[in-house]
Amino acid sequence: MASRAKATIFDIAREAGVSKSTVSLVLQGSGLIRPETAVKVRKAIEDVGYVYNRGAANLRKAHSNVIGMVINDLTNPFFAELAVGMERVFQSAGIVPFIANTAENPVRQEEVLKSLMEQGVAGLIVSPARGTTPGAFRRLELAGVPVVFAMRRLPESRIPVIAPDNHRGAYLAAAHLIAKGHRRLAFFGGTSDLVVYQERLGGFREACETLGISARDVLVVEGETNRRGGLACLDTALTMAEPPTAALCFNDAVAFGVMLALRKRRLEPGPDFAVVGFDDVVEAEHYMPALTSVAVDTAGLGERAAHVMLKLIQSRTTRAEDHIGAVNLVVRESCGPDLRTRNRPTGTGGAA
Amino acid sequence: MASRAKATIFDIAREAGVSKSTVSLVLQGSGLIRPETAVKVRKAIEDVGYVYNRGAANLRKAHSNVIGMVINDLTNPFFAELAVGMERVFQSAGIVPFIANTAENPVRQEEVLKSLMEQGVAGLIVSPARGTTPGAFRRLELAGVPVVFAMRRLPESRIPVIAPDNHRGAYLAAAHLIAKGHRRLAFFGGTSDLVVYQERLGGFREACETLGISARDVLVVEGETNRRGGLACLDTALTMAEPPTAALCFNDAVAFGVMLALRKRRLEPGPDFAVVGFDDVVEAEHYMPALTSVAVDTAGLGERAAHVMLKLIQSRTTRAEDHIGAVNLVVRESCGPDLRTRNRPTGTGGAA
DNA sequence: CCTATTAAATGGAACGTTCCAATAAATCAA
DNA sequence: TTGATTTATTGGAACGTTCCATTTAATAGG
Repeated sequence: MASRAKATIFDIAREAGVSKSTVSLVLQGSGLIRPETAVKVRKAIEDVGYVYNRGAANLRKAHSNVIGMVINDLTNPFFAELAVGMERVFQSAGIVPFIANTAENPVRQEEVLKSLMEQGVAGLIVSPARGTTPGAFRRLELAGVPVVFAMRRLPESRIPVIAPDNHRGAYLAAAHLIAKGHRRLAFFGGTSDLVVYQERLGGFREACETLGISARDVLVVEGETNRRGGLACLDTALTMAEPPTAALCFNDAVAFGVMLALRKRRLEPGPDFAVVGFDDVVEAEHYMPALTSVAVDTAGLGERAAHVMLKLIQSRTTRAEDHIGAVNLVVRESCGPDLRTRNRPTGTGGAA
Repeated sequence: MASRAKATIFDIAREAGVSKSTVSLVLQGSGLIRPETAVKVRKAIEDVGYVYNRGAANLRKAHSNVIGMVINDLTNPFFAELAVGMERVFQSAGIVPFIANTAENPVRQEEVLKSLMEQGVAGLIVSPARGTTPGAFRRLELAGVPVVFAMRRLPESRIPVIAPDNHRGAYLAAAHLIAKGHRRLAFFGGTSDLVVYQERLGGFREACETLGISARDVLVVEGETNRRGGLACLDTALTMAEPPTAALCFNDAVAFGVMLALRKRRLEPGPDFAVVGFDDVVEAEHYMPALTSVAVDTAGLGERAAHVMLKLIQSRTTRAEDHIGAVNLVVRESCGPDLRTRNRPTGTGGAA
């Protein structure tokens, strides 16, 4: 029912016996209108079944209250956690963030970005897809739309970044592995076109050098940043003449894939091959065996990113500082016991 | 650089030496303009760094190309899979769907819906939050916005629904458990205010009755529809005098929680207590033990929902048919061997 | 009671697009 | 050449808001 054509402030005005301007003022909660008038108008708004047309409003106001979140892999629970953190702070600011998925596809990302710009977003929080070209965010900058990178960054961009301390996280993880007695280490998953990859691999390498692992005992296998990538990495690693005995994975998804591949070969993750992940998604704790991983406080980073965005919007400035979040290694079971104290055989083996 | 104020079609017109109307026509890909003119205009568009203002356009056109997807729990990987299916079909229709999370909170859902309406969405695909009041979608209907429910529905609403055959899925699962020799069964998780819950529980109950399980041997424990809920359900179940030996869980997340709780008590999911899930998320296959679950072709349902939405938008009709997706039980390891023949290991084929 | 001040309400122009009706230019039929 | 037809292009009004400059009403000061 309710009139075919949608109601406008004029309809409200007529219904309430005031002018359209008065209605507009009420809509904006202006203190200039007499309380009784406001009540009358608000009643009319209900009666005619009015829905505010933000598009029309933005035409004059020039800045919307829509914030977009562009994510490279919705399937990775990590990003859901990030989103949850962001939503928490946006909600209390009365903003509903819209999420769009690029599925790690730069072309799709281009479309998504374009669509969001046309929609007139006030700001964008982005985890760029792999292979994003440097110019992809030029338009955004030109249009003066505030952008914040979360988790990932682009090589030589001036856009502020919210990310964990990747270098340190990887260092800690590698040091842990080495302390456990491992001497041939691998780094699994990710591709060198990601800055994050460089950082994590860098930390890994530094730990190896500092702690006396020679370069030819470290193996680096690139791959997809998901479970499938992990499977592939382990397979190629085990074809080596002297395969590694432990691996730091680019992220938890890769780690899960590695553990899966081990199981397929009837190897026990931990005792037979140590694996540590990165991100510490909630699943990590619940896997069998529980995954040792670098915790990055995902939701916290989401909140931080949202705050930076809010500030960027309010102060109308383009520049904000990067924020590097603290990390810590959560040791669980996926690295098994120390290699040196390894007298006791483990279930699968057969002996005894 | 590029002029502080954003470029409009007038700027393009001036640059290209044509009228604004011509520019508009080019923008819409009209065949009425001379090719050379089109080229000239397109160049100007590039030169001035133009970004289309969809809000302004919608003011006249009255129908946008934005489709919203409102989801009750972004954290559940199930919904990510659903979203992926939808995106596949929307992408080929040149539409970018926006996802918003309600976190199972009706109040938040209200805000999200309001925001999307104000944005002028062309349609909404919704998995309603638990405890949604019947009137929550009234406004949408009044405004004539096409809505499709995915996975969940509301009690007495006329809105089309895309969902799996919950009754049958639950029946199959319960029958499987009974065939394995279980005599005291439980249904874990979910709450009776969800229609889906009624359907699944209904199928479960029907199987029990039909296959000779007496009503006092079936235990129903309500709970959250996530991992935490599963933990809680198992705990209360095991305090019973004669606890069940198997459970059908409302969904996979609950099932994972149950398996976790079993592990905590040093019980082995499968041999010690059989558990089957619902939805068959990708993780189900990779858990230890791999989870037996009711597969619902999630991505397929997402595609279907998207198609229905597209049709609804194009035909401007309000009414569309429901779609009930086929289900099938994927048997893995989480139900252990048959209770009766419990000595023999489970080699698949056996006789050559 | 008149004027100055404050409080409330209002009309009109603008925002950036689309679409219709109208014009201008090119082509054709006779 | 003229008029009819087709092909390209164009100006103006409209869409639903906001905001500024005014007007009108109410209140206070003398």
